[in-house]
Amino acid sequence: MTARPLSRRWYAREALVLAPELLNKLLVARDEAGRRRVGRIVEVEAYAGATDPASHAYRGSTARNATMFGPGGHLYVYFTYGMHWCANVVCGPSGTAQAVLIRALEPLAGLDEMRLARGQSATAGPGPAAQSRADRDLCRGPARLAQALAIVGTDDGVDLIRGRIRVLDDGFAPPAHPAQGPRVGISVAAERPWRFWVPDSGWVSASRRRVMPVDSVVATQ
DNA sequence: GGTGTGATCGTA
DNA sequence: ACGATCACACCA
Repeated sequence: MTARPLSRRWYAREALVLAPELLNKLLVARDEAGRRRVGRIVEVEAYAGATDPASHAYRGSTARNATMFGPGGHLYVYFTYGMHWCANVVCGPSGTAQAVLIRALEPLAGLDEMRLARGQSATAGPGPAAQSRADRDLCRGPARLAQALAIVGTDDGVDLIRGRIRVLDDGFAPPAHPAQGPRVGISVAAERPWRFWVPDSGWVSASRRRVMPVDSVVATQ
């Protein structure tokens, strides 16, 4: 089956609906050499916009988050901790500033380019046995996958249907029962179980594969 | 496997 | 002042 982009309408749905639907879709970036770096989305987080204190859009539109307030199907890229870029899929009706943070990919193509972009591990020992970064560490984490796909600030606002970076559907269905748990690294609304991942995926950090107790999930939904 | 800490700078 | 984080050191 050939991989095809998704429609603008597909992206116009609520972040909480779209987030699990993005699981198992492909994230594809074309690099300067015309090579494609491809990963399958295995972990995401939903950010609901004005009603979500953890969202960058919670306090309204600014120069930084302007892309979130535009139409769905575009990439919102932000800079954090003074050194990292992270990538989100903007979704929902235009103006609602909803987004889904891409947290991890299973790398499928362009792994050599990804490794080069990520750099050698500082712990790789010297000599012929010096190992380059493990496949597992290429795209596990939002800043790592952005670096692997060379996603930076100039990619903010890119159209995911036609742009340098695209989300494609290759017919691989989302998991029927996605795993669900709390979002990572936030200090407010931390109880909302709005992180979704492919159950048992080895491409998601083991410590993040713990599911939230069912009653607490139900209670906050 | 887990925890703790420093890096580093744009944003509000 | 504080991040939608990461790499590394150290402990188990």
